[in-house]
Amino acid sequence: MQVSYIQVAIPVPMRQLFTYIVPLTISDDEIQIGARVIVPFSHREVIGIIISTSEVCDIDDKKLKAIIGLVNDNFSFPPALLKFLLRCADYYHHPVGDVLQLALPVLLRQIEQPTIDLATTWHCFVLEQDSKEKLILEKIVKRAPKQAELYNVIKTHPGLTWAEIRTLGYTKPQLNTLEKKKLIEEKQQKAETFVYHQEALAENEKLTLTVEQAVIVSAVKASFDQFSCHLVDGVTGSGKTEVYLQAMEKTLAANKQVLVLVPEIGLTPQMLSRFEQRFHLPICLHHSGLNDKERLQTWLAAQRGTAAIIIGTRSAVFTPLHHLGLIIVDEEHDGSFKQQDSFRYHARDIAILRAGQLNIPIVLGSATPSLETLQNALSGKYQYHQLTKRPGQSTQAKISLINIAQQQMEHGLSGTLKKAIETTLKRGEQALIFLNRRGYAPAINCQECHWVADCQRCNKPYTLHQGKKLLICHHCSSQKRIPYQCPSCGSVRIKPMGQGTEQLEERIGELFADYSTVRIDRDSTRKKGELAKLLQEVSDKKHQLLIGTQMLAKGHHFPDVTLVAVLDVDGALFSFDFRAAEHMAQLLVQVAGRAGRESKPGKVLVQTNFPEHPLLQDLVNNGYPHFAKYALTERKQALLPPFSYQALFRAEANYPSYPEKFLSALTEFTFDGCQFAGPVPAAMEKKAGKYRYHLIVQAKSRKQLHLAIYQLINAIPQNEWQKKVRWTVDVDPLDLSW
DNA sequence: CCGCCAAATGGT
DNA sequence: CCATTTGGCGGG
Repeated sequence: MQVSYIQVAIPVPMRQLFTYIVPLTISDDEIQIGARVIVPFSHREVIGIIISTSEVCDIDDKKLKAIIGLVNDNFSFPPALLKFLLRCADYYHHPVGDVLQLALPVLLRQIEQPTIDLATTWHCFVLEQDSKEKLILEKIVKRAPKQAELYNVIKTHPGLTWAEIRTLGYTKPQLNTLEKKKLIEEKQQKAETFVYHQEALAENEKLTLTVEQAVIVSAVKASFDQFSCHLVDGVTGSGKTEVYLQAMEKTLAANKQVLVLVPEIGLTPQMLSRFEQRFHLPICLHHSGLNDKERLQTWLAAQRGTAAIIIGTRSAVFTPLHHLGLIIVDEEHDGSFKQQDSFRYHARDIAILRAGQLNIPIVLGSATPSLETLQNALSGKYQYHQLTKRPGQSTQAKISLINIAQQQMEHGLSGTLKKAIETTLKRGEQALIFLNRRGYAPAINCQECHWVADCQRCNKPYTLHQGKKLLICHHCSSQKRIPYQCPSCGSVRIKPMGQGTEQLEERIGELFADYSTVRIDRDSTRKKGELAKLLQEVSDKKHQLLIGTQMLAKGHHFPDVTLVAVLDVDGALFSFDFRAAEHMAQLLVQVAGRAGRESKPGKVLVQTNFPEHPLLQDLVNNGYPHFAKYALTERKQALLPPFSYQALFRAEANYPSYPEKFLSALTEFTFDGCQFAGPVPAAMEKKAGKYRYHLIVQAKSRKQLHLAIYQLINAIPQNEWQKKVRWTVDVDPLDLSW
């Protein structure tokens, strides 16, 4: 029988599919589930995805339109990926069309189809004799060491694309020069499935595993054709990457692909270079640093099976993979895995879901596992592997507290800390000072009448940026000139209140005038390449004092920094966000891992008014694993996640009463095993001119939570305030404060 | 999300 | 009074 109707997901934020008529000119077998189709949709043509087909339809035929055409390029969603994406849309209660749209490369979302040319890759010329190659190489090695280095990279790993070479830190001129010297050539990538071969594994690069490491590797290999989730819990330097690399061997040898997720783009180069040294197989990248064409090429290489390994950030979890055999999520605790707008998925969580659907193993790695993951590991849901020993001699920097309650403070520094910095500098070592507040001062006020310059759109103080001579709202980015006079009483005594990194840099510069200070935050590294430049200067020891925000906590290692100072952690101890302490602990441990080296162990000094706080004490005396278990008992008592499940309904409007009433109406319902908290104004009640309210639904089980969300969303069309507000649901919300 | 239409605003 | 902005609504 002829298929006459198809249900299509349209790229709009709507929770429904649309039915179209298939014209008789198109036969049954041309209609593929997951394929792209061009359809008319309210005054325009869009690309939709075929979700299902049917022979009957209860919608009035006059309302229906016919499809315009199918996109016949074989780049549709493979069935397994489509199934995964539909599950994700369902889990997060997010509109399907929006989810599918997000998983499709930009170039495939457009009506005008891109010319699909394969990526070009770089290879070495095969020279007749080794001697000739040596001769040329010797010449360039002295004058252009970078070129020689690049040549060797291409030689050991033929088939790199420009995107990968760029990520590894080489430039276009370096590549072009090698080509001009006829040492390398550009070739068209082959659209063939990769095949494992004898030279694929660089045996000589392999490190000897400790017993602990070997146990993990064999556990992952043992479950290589069935679902299993492994947590690798090990401090910095305990050799997690080596575990990943060896656990991958069996998968790759079976010609199956490996997907590696990292929290942010900055961590891809080091991952890529490690993987590229070990495996002489095609590796593709997927992150926000690629352009549309490069992303499409990665997508295709993954889908066709050309790529053996995909390394990418959050959204890489959606790449189609021809024959996926293993997923690795590095730094699984990192909040960057959770998308914080529109489709609020958590890449780690859905990676586990994907592994489950495909019946393959997944490995989560972290030195500071999230409490959710840790609980699953402790309860035996995941296989829990701890790496307690470090292969080398290195020791972790020790964290100590400085009680600042009774101390005289000088520009935010206690006397104890000041002395510690002096000693460090005198030894010729570097010190790193963390202050998580950009700008010169977090507010300005009038000394006479105490008026504070507030952003009218957010009702929060403006941050003073002295360098730019501007007041900037850190919540909505609005800017304002610095007033000369108080608009309230006319006084000219307007002064900054509190301290940000910009001011700290100034003060530290005065306090330690004999040493060079550098500030690294979003403001000082706005320009492209500026971060890399400043980091290079630090490693060249041009600066002895580093001042920075959270930005410095991830990825970068500073071997000559032996002192890390954290100026203010107290906010996290009494935060309204129940995860604040967990995040603080993860940050401190992460920071401790950044400093020092084998011969020069580092230390971390933390300033606090509450040195007796049990969580801080536990972290400092007993380390993260103990802290985490203690924090888990607290969560259990309070019935907070992971011992309950949450969803957050957010609503915003131009007036506070609308979102409040809208959410209140939702609380009229009751659901088994669920309770509501709220509605309450968001921690930032007014942001960018909108009033925002929150309603938390908390349930004893996942199943009950999803049933409640489902029914609440179904009831929204009848909600009388529905049209007045913009609302969203966030399943498993991470940040309840905004 | 996008574009339509109708109602509201507002300046002359 | 008409031109322009604003807000609600439908889309197969």
